[in-house]
Amino acid sequence: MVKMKLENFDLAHICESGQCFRMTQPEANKYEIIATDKYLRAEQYGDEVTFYCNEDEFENFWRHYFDLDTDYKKFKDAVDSEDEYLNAAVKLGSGIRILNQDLWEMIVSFLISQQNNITRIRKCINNISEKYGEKKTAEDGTKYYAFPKPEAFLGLPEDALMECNLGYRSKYVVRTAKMVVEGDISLEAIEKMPYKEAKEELLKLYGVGKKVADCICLFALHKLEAFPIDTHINQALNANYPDGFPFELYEGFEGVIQQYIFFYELFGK
DNA sequence: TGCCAGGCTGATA
DNA sequence: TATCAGCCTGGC
Repeated sequence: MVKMKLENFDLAHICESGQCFRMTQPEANKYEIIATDKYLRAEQYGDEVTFYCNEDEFENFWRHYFDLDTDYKKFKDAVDSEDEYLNAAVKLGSGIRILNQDLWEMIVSFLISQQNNITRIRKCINNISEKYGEKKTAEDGTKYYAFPKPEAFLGLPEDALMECNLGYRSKYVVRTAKMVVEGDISLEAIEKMPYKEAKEELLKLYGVGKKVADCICLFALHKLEAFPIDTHINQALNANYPDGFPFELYEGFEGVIQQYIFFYELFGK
């Protein structure tokens, strides 16, 4: 068990921010997170956070996963004091972090996310994990399913994942898995690329467009300069920044600002 | 019942 | 290069 005080860290906000579809809040202040093949329980009361894992696992995996070594105060302080909308967004979404998630898991998750809602995205991901992921048992005895590896989808008919309620997105996942396994695209290489190069490479994947590529860059590759523009963000920018959003003020961490805006659009009204 | 949800592909001009 | 229909499906 690892217990610590954390500033600018809020598991509830991270859970609701929609960047991680396998994080749930079964009851107040308690959370469960599955990332690739790992399982974690956590609790948060104010700034007191408890991670139910050993010190080694925390230091070697979860510290990085939750992006605990990044100073988010610096990002919040940089917000233009005269920008009322953005200040309100940052205030509401305080404690959001950009997680360091697995590249393959994010590719599939955001392929599934298109024209979809968060509740259904979670269900789809649970369905494919239960059907194609490895069954695991956590130290506390909890049974869970690891996120399926690309090899698990190899050889499937393109509509096979319709059974898991993916709908027309089934072929995107099956074909992308094939590209990855057969080496048409290298995830290891993408992990080493700068933002623009990585995005360009991701756009080669079937079903990955600009928005999905930016989400993958932000939530898996931690390219904080990626600024995914979806319908919510588009509406927010049009409504609040008719003369254009001042990207130049937030160079290098546009994606963090995007998350505050996204969260505010979903929960601030 | 009909519409829409964190877009993308492929056809068409 | 830009525009646009069509796409699975659950929830409201």
